[in-house]
Amino acid sequence: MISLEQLNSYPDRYKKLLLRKNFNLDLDLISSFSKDRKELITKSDNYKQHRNYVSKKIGDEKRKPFQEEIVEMRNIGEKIKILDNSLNEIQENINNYLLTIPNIPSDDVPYGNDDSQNIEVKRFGEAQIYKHSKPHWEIGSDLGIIDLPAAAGMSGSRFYVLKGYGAKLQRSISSWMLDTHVDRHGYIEIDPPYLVKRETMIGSGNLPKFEDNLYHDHETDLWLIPTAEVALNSLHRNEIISPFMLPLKYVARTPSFRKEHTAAGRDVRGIKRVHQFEKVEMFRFVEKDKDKIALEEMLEEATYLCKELGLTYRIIKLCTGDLGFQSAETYDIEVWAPGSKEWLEVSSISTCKEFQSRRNNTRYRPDKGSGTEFPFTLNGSGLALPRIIISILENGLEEDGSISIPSVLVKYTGWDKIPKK
RNA sequence: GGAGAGGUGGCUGAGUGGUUGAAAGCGCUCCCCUGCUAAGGGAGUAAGGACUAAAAUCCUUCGAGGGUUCGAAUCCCUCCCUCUCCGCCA
Repeated sequence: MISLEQLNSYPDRYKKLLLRKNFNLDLDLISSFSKDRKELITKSDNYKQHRNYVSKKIGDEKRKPFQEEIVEMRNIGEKIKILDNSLNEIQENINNYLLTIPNIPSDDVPYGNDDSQNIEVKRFGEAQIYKHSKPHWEIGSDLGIIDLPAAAGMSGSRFYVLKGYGAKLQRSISSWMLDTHVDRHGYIEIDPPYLVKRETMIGSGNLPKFEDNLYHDHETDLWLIPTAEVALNSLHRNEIISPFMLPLKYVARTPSFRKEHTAAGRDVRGIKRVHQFEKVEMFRFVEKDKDKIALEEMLEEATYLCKELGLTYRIIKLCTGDLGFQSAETYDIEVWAPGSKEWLEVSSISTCKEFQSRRNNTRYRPDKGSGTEFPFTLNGSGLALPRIIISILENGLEEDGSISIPSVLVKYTGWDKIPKK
């Protein structure tokens, strides 16, 4: 969320910056809201001051109120109630509008309208296709490790069942990733709830704008997380983090639940785009303006995993028009899948600056005795499991039909090959 | 799901209608004193908001939301959460 104060101080600047993200800021709306809000506050506060004064006087003088005081105070009470009701309404309107405004892009994000203007900043390895390459849905079915028909039977399309070597592979990969983030990168492992409250979804920026993509239980108003980012972001909701505690680095492995309505008909085969998938997510709270280095570090941490797995990958810097709602700057990491013959996004690493902490009312105290600031938050997948599985299967496919498993995983799987059936 | 207890400032913990935004203790900050051993004294120490150049000042907030009252942390209602016991259950 962008602060109303900032918006009022630099309206034209925000208008311009938000246009880059294809958002047309309604400045008239904001200024009229702000004006009404201030007027109501001033009026209401004046009445309250008077009421407090009279009440206190009665108390100080240890007497019963005079009849005319009672009449006057009742009258004022009514006025205050009316003013406060209007104020609440305005406040809610302002807030509702502010919640729909996307984060503004960082200065060094390339300008562009859509994903065609994203920039590939780095490529590692070569995108090759072999004669024996096959898409993962064929491999998975041949080896009996991915059972799509069974998943469709019990849950419908866009679900997957992993069996035997497949299930163990997924479990091994997430364990390895978690261990790496904890041991090599210094993250604290978190195992959060997968169902969260509405406020939590608002805090991360998933609500109110992206309700369409979320699973929701109406009875309890609980929402299934579309990523662990949502939960990790709320770890310090309504809290003032003590001095010298930052940076805080969290990592969690959770399922991610997404309706994928907007992708209807796309990527329906296999396990590339599904309603429920495993993901390891990194999340950091850092001091104000200290997100730059953190972002680069997280990019390194995620690509390290790709490298260790022996995968070909490329790093994409998103242009302004393709940035996510809450993001100020984003790198995507895509791995090559020779059987599907495409690049698969396995990670998206973003700084949200103070956008989320403001929504969540998460603050920190930079120093003992100093005022509060909003920390900057960053999130990044590290990494999304199904697409990593796809890439491992399609890259590891041998001519004889077996799969070679990256050596870093053997400690977890207990085997270095998925044998041909 | 049933019965009971409770939710107060960074923490502990007072406070059942009127100088209580909140005693006291701890912690923390600054100052003073003292050179001898985790000593003493003093001052300060909530977050938001309105106004302001800044300050002063004012408003709000004692789990959340309503209500009663001239006036509520204190009374009433609803909800949420925590703890104990019972029931049920992985």
